Amino acid sequence: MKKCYNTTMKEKHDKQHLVQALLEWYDANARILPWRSEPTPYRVWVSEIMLQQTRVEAVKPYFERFVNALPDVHALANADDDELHKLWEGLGYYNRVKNMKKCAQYCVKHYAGSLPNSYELLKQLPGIGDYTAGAIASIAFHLPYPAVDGNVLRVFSRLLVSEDDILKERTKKKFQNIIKEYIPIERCDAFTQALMEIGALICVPNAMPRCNICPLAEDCIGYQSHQAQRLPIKEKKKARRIEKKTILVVVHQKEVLLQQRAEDGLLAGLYEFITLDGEREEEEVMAFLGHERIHKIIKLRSAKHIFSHVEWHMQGYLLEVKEKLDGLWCTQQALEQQYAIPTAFKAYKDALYTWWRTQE
DNA sequence: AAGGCGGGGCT
DNA sequence: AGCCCAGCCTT
Repeated sequence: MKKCYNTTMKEKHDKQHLVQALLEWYDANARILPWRSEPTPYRVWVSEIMLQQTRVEAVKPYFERFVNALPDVHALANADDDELHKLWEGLGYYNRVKNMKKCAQYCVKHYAGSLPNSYELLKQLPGIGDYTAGAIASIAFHLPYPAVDGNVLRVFSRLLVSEDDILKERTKKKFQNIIKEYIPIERCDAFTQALMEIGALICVPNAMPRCNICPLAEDCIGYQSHQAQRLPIKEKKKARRIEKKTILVVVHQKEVLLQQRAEDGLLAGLYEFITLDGEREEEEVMAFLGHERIHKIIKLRSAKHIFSHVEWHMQGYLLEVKEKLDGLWCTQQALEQQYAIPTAFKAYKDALYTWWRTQE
């Protein structure tokens, strides 16, 4: 049976009124966020990269630490890769920070260490797509470009009752063109942020939209026709695959054996404990390292880590070896200050610390 | 057009 | 257990 969403055609939607209501609400309700206090191009850029697919609350502590350690484009361009990974450790999508360094080096070479004051030029930089170029252009440079992220797609799907799949590229282009017509030239920075703020605080995902306190309800066709809640339209994502891994925490006195991951692919360039594909038995693990080298082996608890597209089911072993085999041996201090370990290994990092404590 | 790429918080 | 987040890049 097909549900009918026909409306009485008397819903109201007035661009000027909507924008005015949005900006008034934003002026009174905008959260105080670190990158809003001093919206220089560099700080806006750093914040926007960090905020890609990442919640505001997760970004806050990383942002402060990052801009303190690397206060400008030149500092970032000259930063060491291990230092960058350490500053990004736990934030995810590590390719973002690698692209930022490339970007910084390019800006030093071609733009005298500044970000370009142009949407088109911004978009040519690595890691800056339609959304981020629009966000930097509007927020940092006060240029009238739309910044269409997940929040904005959701808000406008509901405002206009759009049945388009918001995951489609075509839908994003369509909304970019629509939203251009709403941008108040003199306040394009506030407009960009206000739309996302409404999306984050009022027109929320994963829950009932708070239409009762929404300043846009008067101009929201979705609200007026009681369809806000069922929108936006999104195709379902495919299921994740499962990969089994065996994690070897190899220790000798107060040091642990690490290895660096490949420069491409998942968690590229970060450090990890010795990781084997598949689920390995204790006997197999001992043979891998050489029985004669092993002083002690302890089976650790199994652990699971969920990435976007894959799920790791891990079994860990702690192995105390009689002497150091070849490889990157690392003290607790180096582990904390130098080498970035992805969160996936947290359970085994915890086990390592427990082991070290028992050795004191 | 589709899939790779983190991690966490919410329902 | 799934959904989604101030998305972008490669294939």
